[in-house]
Amino acid sequence: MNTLTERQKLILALIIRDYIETAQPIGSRYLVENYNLNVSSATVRNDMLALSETGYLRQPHTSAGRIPTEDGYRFFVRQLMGHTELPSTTKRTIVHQFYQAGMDIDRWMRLAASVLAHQSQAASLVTAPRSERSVFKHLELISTRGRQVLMVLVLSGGEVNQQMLTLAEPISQERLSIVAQSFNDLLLGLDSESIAALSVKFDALEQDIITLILDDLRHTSDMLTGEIYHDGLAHVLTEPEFETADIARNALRVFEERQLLEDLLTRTVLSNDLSGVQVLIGGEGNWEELRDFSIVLARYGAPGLATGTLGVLGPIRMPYGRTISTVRFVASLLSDLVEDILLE
Amino acid sequence: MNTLTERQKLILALIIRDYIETAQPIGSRYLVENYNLNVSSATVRNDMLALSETGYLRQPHTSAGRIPTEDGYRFFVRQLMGHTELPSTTKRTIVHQFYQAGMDIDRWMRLAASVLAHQSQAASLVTAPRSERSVFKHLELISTRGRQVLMVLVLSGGEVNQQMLTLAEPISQERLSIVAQSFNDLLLGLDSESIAALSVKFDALEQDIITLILDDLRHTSDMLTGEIYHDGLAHVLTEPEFETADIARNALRVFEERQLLEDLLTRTVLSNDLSGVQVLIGGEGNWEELRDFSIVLARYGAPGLATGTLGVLGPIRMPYGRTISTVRFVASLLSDLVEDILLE
DNA sequence: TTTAGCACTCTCGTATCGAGAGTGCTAAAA
DNA sequence: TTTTAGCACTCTCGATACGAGAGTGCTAAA
Repeated sequence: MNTLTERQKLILALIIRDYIETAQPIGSRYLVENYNLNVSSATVRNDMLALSETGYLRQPHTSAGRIPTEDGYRFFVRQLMGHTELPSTTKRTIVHQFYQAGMDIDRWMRLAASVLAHQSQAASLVTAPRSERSVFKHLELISTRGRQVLMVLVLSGGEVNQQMLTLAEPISQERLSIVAQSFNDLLLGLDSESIAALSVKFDALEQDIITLILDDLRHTSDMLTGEIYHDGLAHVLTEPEFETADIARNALRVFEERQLLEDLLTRTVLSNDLSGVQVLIGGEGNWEELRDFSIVLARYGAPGLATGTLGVLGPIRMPYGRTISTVRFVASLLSDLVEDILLE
Repeated sequence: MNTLTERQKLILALIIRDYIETAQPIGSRYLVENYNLNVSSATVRNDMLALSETGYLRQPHTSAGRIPTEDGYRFFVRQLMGHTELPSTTKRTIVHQFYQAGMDIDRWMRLAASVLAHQSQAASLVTAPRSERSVFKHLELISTRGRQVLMVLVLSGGEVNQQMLTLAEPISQERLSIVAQSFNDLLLGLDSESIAALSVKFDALEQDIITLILDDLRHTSDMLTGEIYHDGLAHVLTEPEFETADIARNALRVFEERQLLEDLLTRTVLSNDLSGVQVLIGGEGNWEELRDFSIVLARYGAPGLATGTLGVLGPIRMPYGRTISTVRFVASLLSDLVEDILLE
């Protein structure tokens, strides 16, 4: 009953594609004149009516053309769109840029954000790769000044955390090094649970350090830490749907609400590990703040070792084909780079 | 000849203050009705004419009220405004927030950005403190995987840089530690020049490491590295002068052009070390990109040891009094915190 | 099932108009 | 010399009206 004829699917696809480009409601006459549908506008109108009844199209007002609903976009992305690839010249350009950036992760992240923003003409988000399951690798204690000690903790995957620590009384660098060395021997390769389960007697200092280590190990595994790179915020303002200052402001707020971003980047992406690109249209009921936006997300990295997330945020009327293929390509490129750096 | 009477200064100040609040051109009648100037509107009109001739006021069109010119704002900020302080309850609240944030520099930075943005209702910028003159403190070499080695370099002031290093052939952690230790003995307390001047023979590995260390030392002293924290971008869109999408887009672009920000944060602030707050109105001829914005900047930290920069970007029609006092206060607060952490 | 034809609806750009606000100037008053 | 009252003039802004244009839904015929 609710199933669409082939022609209806075609019309839906055409309307969505055109609407994405023009941001104008699409009318029946326009369609028959621009594509050889071999039917009259009246027939198209009938199909459009049907598509409105299934909830894929709507009219901004009586006697305007049709525009897609959120459901329409979802149906389009999942069933109609098909697979698109970035042009291979574009791919080569991107690869070249990363090649030129050397081995600097910070620059990779910025470049990824820039490429995503530029290719999709929307705002982009990238987080650096971090270990999936953090394991102790190396500890350094370095006295900086007075009773302040800098604790540098290296986790598996080359992640480095640093923290300041104030001692009850000054301790020489020499003694600190000995303490660090004993921890290095004791804890190498252990994760937070194993460390917590250790039944060794510690003195006060050692106990403090252990607590910090545990904190770090746990934090890094379930929280997003470090900079969230972004680029292309300005693109957001060029879209006509963001002319209303209110909506545009919401978009910016999303980018500065760390909590929300963390939720988004961790929660969504965990559901669907490395298999592909996720598309979130209009918040999908779960994120009120994203009601007016669509997000295309992917995870990248070396599964089990270190992964990061990247994505693009734009209007619901987003060029999904291009955006998805860009996100997919950059994610796979970064995955290769990260694997290279990890596996030598 | 070009000097203003007291009444003209008063009128200029009143117009600027009111215009900052209302964003509406101010007329002569409005002024006499709202402030007891004890003169008629015609007199005020004469003074306004004089102020227009000196270039401090202008009319958006014939027969509208007056609005300040950029020069008007500059004169106001430098000569008319006087010193303002944040209310002491506000100060206490801010201090309390920092107190609750613990000793975490990352959180300080975010909090500073948030406080600045919130208090001034504009967009804020903060960079973490970094050493003025970098001195070698400690080196660690940690083998991660295969021929990849993580090099952790600690500089004076507790700054930590990390870098990946690919060896020609695998080397055991044990031997790496020995190499690191010898560097630690040799280089402690030296800056880049002293290290470059060393006349010790190094093998290939050691030479590579020295080069990286020098790079790091030099980079950290003349470049801005690391995250630039920001907050309150959304505020930018609430100002009526940013209704034009074009101008608002420029504002966002400023925040994503790292190069520009670095220029701004380093160049401007070096001219005037820690003495006070700098106000840049409408780009002051030097920054085309900032034509439509004003920036209030200050440097904070422990002079000679480690300093950072913070500031606020908003429309030229900015509440300078409040913004300047906020920037000044947060800068001095952060300075105290940084000194505490450095000097124990 | 498709099509032609037609009446109907709604938006959008343009033109017009009057109210309101503010100025600049002149001539008188202080 | 400075201040003031008065007045003509200019410009913006909101409201209103109106017609062109686009697109629809429906009916009846192919």
